[in-house]
Amino acid sequence: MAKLDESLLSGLPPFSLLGRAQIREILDQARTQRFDEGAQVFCEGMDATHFHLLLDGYLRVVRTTPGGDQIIVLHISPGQLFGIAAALHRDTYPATAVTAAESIVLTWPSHLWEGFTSKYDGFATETYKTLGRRLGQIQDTMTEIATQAVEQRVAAAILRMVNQSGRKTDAGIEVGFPVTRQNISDMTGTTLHTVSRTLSAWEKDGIVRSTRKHIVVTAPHRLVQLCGH
DNA sequence: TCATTAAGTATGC
DNA sequence: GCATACTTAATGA
Repeated sequence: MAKLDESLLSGLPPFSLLGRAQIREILDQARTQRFDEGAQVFCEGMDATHFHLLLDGYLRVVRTTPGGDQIIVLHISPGQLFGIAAALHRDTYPATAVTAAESIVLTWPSHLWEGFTSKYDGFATETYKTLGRRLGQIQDTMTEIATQAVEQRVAAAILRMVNQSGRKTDAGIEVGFPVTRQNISDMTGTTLHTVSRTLSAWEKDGIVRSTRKHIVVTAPHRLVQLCGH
């Protein structure tokens, strides 16, 4: 594989304070991997041998309940570190990471983590910020599931995806990776049938337009109204 | 209000 | 043409 350019990392928060030489150093210790849509980068319970950064694509972080159904905990966007709770404390991964779209991932052995946090300025603090944001987001979702009606939860989930990955189209703003009704039900604690009915109703109301695995939000303000924030 | 069952259509490799 | 994605109606907790 060809050498990666320093510019790939230079803009990203964990590395923003670093010079070219340091970024070169970090890149030279990384392995690059491409994953097809739907592939697992690591699996819940596996030995946490590596930590990762998503260069391109999108990931779902998934936990499987004892009952066997899966819930989508959060999504990872390009430029974000993941599989890092492992590098901090745990010896196994607490969740499974599945690619939502074809993805490029940088990977480092976990034993480098200590050195990264002590050696590279800003790396540790930015990582804590990321973890804090994710924890906050998970808590928001938990609160929604406990207190909000299904329609509001689905609205919030779609808004979250759009905020994280939205791309403009002529019709509106589109979720930047493939999503199924089933995926949305796994984020909101409902069934794919209810999600399907909800989206159909919104489509009639002109709030969204959707085709298989693609959702375009045509009236974002109305979705915001629906979830009541 | 929503899950479940069931029975269908649409879509894309 | 088959698996997967999606839709809709009916029923009942």
